[in-house]
Order: sequence, then structure tokens, then C-alpha cells
Amino acid sequence: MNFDIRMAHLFSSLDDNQVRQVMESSHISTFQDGESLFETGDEANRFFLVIGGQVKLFRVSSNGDQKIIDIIQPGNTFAEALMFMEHPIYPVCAEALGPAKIISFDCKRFLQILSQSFSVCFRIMGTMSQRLRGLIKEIDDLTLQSATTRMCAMLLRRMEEIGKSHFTLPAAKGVLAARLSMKPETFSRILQNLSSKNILNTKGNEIQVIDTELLRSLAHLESVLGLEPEVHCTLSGAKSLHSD
Amino acid sequence: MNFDIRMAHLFSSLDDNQVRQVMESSHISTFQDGESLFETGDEANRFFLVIGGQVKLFRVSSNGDQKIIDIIQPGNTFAEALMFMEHPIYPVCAEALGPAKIISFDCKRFLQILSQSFSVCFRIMGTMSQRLRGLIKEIDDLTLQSATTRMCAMLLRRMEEIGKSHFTLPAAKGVLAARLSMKPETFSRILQNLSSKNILNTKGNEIQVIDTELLRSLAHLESVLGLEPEVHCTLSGAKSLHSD
DNA sequence: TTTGGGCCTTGATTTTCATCAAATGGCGAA
DNA sequence: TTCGCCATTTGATGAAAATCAAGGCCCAAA
Repeated sequence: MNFDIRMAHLFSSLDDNQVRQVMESSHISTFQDGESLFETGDEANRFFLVIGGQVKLFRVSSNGDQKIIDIIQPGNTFAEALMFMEHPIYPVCAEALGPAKIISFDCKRFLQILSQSFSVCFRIMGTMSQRLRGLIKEIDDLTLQSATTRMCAMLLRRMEEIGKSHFTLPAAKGVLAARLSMKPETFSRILQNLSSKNILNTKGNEIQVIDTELLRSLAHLESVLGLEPEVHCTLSGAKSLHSD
Repeated sequence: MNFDIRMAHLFSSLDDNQVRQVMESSHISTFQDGESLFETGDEANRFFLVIGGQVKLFRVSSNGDQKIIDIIQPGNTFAEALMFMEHPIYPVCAEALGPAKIISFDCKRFLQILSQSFSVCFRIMGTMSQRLRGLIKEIDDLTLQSATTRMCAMLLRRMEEIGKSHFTLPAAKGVLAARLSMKPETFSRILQNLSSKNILNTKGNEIQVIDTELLRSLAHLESVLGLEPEVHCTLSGAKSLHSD
């Protein structure tokens, strides 16, 4: 059960003594699939570190749709930014995606430690700064890009993460669809479409990328645009299935 | 020319001596309408405080469209979060919206000051935390909401900011459209539509809100839903113009 | 083995918004 | 004043993705 929290970026510059202090106010818990950690609007007096499984952060619209903001992987913290607000309120819901093991920390306690160490402060600011950047990227993905583009970018990211052209999708298709802000039907159709263009093969949750270059050019239209004039931009709707 | 930078939240807890240090590395500049402060990808070694006019932060898509991430008002800082990254690169473009007066600060220098004062650190973290929150809100606006919803939310925000039901739009319509991630044509049509429903009157950039409740219910569908069964959700396309 | 229930796929249709193209209107400069 | 330029409006059309509605698939429990 001894997990060194210094594996997480956020804690990486704590000394042994500080780690001990932080751990004093921590709880380890396990969550079932779908179990809630907190909801939008709850008072935020703890933050979290995922040490096993996954946690999805999402918001719910009035009609019940979920928009998944992020899927937190083991070794990562979340909700730590709220610590610095006057009236900390979680802006999202969090729930376990599959069984998950999570450590939670008391915000006040952690702030005390922060006020002893500039290097930890700076590290936190670095983390927050990266998140900001990520969200900005996300916003322009959402507005500037089509569903197909988002799909391709996600596949590429995953592919480069794994390092092989054959890989497994990191979550159920429905979940990924929500992450990419599209309906499961659309997700399915786009995958189907990419497959019919011989850009990739798919079997269940397994993906085999065939034409990486084309995938890349679809992911960020700016770069290779024009390499494949037949296909470049207009690959998208189900209607173009028979177009070549 | 003596502007107390402590008016900005970020600097508010600096003492006189620290202010002096910060100012040593600062430059005041004026910018013409449309003049660029920096571009996406530029090395980020300065951050900024707007003391007059407005600055728009935006990203550009491959086809030349602009997505406006934020419009910075006087008294506010921006790009300060980049300071904490290893290879600081501006993730957005910034340009003056109308003539603007801006102070820029050297990041390195400010970091030195930071490492003297926890309260300034905490304040920055607070600022960043708020921005994070804002961006998350933005993401769900973009994904969960329709163009009409975004428009209504913007109008309401503006109305409550001014405190009167009669107000002027805070920028040119085209700019606002980009801010709300829609085309000027769409912006125009939605406004026209709201007007035809007697929710508001519009003349140039002047808006007179008539039915605040209805506007509110359109802005966040969850609340008053059902108050006006005829209209509640389906007010949107230009086609429904003649629907009642 | 059969059954049932998620999840995913597929097809048909509709909605929303972008795009294209053409007025309209205001406003400053000549 | 008139001209020309720009932002905005308006109309017609198209494309992307949501929605609605079945159907298929896989797996786990009976």
C-alpha cells in the first residue's frame, strides 16, 4: 500500500518530511465503476490523486448529456487548482470509470505546506499553466475543427503514446465520443468512414492504422493539405462513403 | 502617467518596494487598432497588463477563421500563466481592439519577486484557478449549448454588468460573433429572431431587453423551462421566424 | 444452450449553422 | 453632397452532425 506520491508531478519536489505531513490528511479510497467522487457545485475542500483506474471529469447539460472535460489517468492529480479560490466549488462532476483507487488530500493542510516551499508553489503553477494551455487547445479543437479532425487527432495522440500503429482504444467508444463532443452514432460513422478509405482497420476496440500520413493530414489540416487532393478536406459525412 | 499596478488583482499584494522592482522591467506602450502584441508560437518572456482599450486573444484556424478566446479589459493581466512553463510559448495571438495602452513585464524579473512572497504566489494561483474555471465554463458553453443559448447568455451577462435593460454591445457585432464562435450572419439572424419574438429591441449597437425572464430561460434552458411552452426551446433557426 | 441487456452500428430524417451571393446602410473622405 | 468602403443584413443553398428508430453483436447469467 506504500505509494510514493512524489511520482505525481505536483508532489515531486516535496521532501520526506513534507510528504509525511501531506499524507496525514489523506485518505485512500476505492470506487466502483460509475461511483461519484463529487458533483458540480459541491464545496471543494479536498483534491485528488488517481493511483489506479480512471476518473472522468464531466459536466451535464440540461437535457442530460454529458460533456467529458477530461479523463484522468493514474499518477495524475485533479481539482488542485480550486484550492486557491475564495469559495471553492467544484466546477465539474467526477466519477470513476471502471474500478478506481484514489487518494484525496485536504486543501487547507496542503496550503500550509505550500507556504513553506517556493519550489512546490512554482511546480503547482507550472501544472496549472499546462492545464490552461490544454484547455485553450481544447477550445480551438472544438470550434475550429470538425468531428473528423478531432477523431483523427485523438487517434494520432493515442498512437504516438503507445508507439505502435496497432493499439486499443483507451476507453469505451461511447465514452470517447463524449470526450470528443460528439454522439456515439457520429463516432461510429467516422470510424467506419476512415476504415472504408483504407486509413485504418478496426475490430472491436482494436485499431490498426494503415495510412499514418493521411491520418495526420486529416488531424491538422494545415500541414500536408493538398497531398491527397481527392480526399484531403471532404472526408466526413457518411454520404461520401461511395465517393471514390 | 502614474498608474498604480496594484489596481490589478495580480499585483495587489505587492509592497511599495516590490512595485518599484516590477516597474523597473516594465514598458508602457500604445497600440493601434489591429496591431499585434504577439503571435501564437512566439517565445513568451513578457506578460501584460491592459490599462486602456481592449486586447483580443485569439487563435487562427487553417482556413483563416479567428476564434476569439477572450477580450481583455483594462485593469486585467494576461499571459502571466506562461511564466511557469519550461519553454514558454504564447498559445494564442494577441492584438489591440481599438487603440490600447499596455504595460508589459519581464517574466524572469517577476519570478524573482515571486520567490520572495508567498502571498503573491497564492494570488497568482488564485488568478490562474479562476481562468481555469472560466475556460471550463467556456468549453461547456461551446459543446452543450446552441448558438442562440450562447447569444442569450452573453446578452444577460452584459445586462447584469451594466445594471440596466438598455445597453450598448461591448464590441462590434462581428467581433462578438467570433467571441461566441459563430459567423456574423448567424449572429445577425439570431438577434433578428429575438427581436421578432419581442424579447428585445435592437438599433445599431443598442439593445433594449424587453422580456428578461424569457431571455434568461433561453440562456440556461434548465431553469424556467416550460414557462412559455410556445417558445422555450425551439427558438433558433431563421425558419421559425414565422412560426407564431 | 438460450435469453436478455448493454453497447455499438446503420439507415432515414431533421436541425443547425456555415457558406455563397447579393442588397442595404452608415460614415468618413474627397 | 457624392462616392466608396466597410460592417451588417438578408436570402438561398449546402454540409455536418444530431436525432429518431431499428437492427445486430457480444457477453454474461440462467
